[in-house]
Amino acid sequence: MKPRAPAETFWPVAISTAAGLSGVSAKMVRHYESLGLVVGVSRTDAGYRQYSQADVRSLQFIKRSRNLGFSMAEIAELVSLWQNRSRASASVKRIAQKHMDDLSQRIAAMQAMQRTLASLMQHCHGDARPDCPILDDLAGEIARV
Amino acid sequence: MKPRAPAETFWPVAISTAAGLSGVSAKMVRHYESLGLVVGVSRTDAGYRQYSQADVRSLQFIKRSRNLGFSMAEIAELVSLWQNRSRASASVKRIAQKHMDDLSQRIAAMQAMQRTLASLMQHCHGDARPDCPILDDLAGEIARV
DNA sequence: GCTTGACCTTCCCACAATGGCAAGGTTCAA
DNA sequence: TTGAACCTTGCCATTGTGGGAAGGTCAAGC
Repeated sequence: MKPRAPAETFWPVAISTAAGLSGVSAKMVRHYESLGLVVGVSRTDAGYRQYSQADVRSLQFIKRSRNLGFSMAEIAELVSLWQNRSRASASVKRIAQKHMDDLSQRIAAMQAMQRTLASLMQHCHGDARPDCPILDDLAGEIARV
Repeated sequence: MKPRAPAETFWPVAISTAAGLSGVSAKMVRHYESLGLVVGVSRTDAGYRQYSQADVRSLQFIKRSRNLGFSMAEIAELVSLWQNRSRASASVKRIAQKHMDDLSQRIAAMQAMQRTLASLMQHCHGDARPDCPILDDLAGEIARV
């Protein structure tokens, strides 16, 4: 987030400015457009993309959603709901809840890995000697201590 | 893990049997070989891979390592240490510790997402009405409650 | 012996999200 | 006019896994 917005910004802006204002790389800005997450971006006669304030807000929306870990598919849904004034907030909440559950599951899986790793590491001397309970366990040698 | 080992297994075995015994798909067995994680697998005259018990144990080692979340690069190191009788257990422990730290970091990031999501969801009615604090927040409207 | 089905081989493509690079066009200021 | 800085599209790489095609092999049944 280096390129802070100047005191006054003249609209529309080029892709690098839109990228700077949204915290999304120019590369990703184009990618999101190719995914249909940002539509209707206008072009100059030379084919340069021109971003309106609304476009930049869309990019910021995507950026914040990414920061919360939503997948591109989920963000596509969220953007769609965002732009649909007759949405039901339940639809949004359902997506958020599913993502929460997903995070819980992934966190639990990683914590289980950590527990196993911790108990293995506990018994490993971690010195110059070759014998290592971690390797023994990975090798399936059920040499329980 | 459907294909349990029959009471007696005749060695060497074909790839699908090695896959079944290790819990790795045949596809991945070939992939691991291409990565150099499993070396020296013999072939029949017709070019079919033949897996010895030691080969299958290597695959099981990789599988268990994957289950603990190690990356392929880390597994390559672990396999190398496993097969090096003059290794120092400290080398193994260092890799495990690095992975633990990595997991901690990823878990913390996901938990932070969960916290934010939870606070947003708390204020969302989740009914048929369109107003939704989740979308408001993603849109950058700092409508704090 | 021949067919059939199950297996094996290699090779290419796809995913998600991101970065990098290359070849070429545009803009603007010196 | 030239050069820097920007823009364009397009391709490749990543990580780990799966899918599928095109073709070879093998064993069992007839």
